[in-house]
Amino acid sequence: MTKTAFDKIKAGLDEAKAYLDGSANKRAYGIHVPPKVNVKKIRTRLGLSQESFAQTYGFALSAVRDWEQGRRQPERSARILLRVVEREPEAVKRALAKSA
Amino acid sequence: MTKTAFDKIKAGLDEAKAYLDGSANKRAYGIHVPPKVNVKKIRTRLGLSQESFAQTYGFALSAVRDWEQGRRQPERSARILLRVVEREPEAVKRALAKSA
DNA sequence: GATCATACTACGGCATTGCCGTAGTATGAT
DNA sequence: ATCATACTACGGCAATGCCGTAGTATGATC
Repeated sequence: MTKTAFDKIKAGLDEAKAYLDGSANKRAYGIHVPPKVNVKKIRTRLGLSQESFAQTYGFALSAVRDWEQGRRQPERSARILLRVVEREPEAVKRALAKSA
Repeated sequence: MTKTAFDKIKAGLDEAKAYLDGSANKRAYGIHVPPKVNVKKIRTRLGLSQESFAQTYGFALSAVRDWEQGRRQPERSARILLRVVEREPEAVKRALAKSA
């Protein structure tokens, strides 16, 4: 119970802080989630093997395989991430870097 | 057949280009995929409602709900993406922006 | 105090994917 | 010919994705 209370207070503070930072973004349209993604294309453009690609961006190797072989379709979150990897690969690396 | 041939050639060229660009990254360790992610925390820090959060970064609203309610655990790709959203939110927005 | 909108919780439910493992093939190097 | 690397192929279960509906909490407006 105290936990929930703290959580609420904390969330409130965080939210307030965010608003004060001016990062409260209302209109959020114009976003595009690709229904299809050419994983192999993205990977080869980066010059990486399936294994390196998986290792570098955190994917499970098995998933990369399934995607490239057309056995499975990357789901929404994966498609978004793949898009980010394609367009902002360095940002992804930074975000996943262990020590800042 | 011609198609595969072209694909191979193209892949080869892409790969070569990548190498020439110096983006051929061998050692790919030091990457960290968080086993747990506090979605609510990430979202509130950004000052967004569940709906805005979903809309802004491309998530399905239902997924965000399930994650925050502890009903489902975001899977690997989702966890990675959430991490990127947390640390490089602007990069994600850029990557998903429709026109350029 | 009643009403209304917004935001979140809660959950049923099926199809689909995640992810692990194993085995086979292609290719370039030694 | 042998060996290592890289990719294809697939069995298989547990788990999530995602859709929909309904109920609750809260602040605003009158």
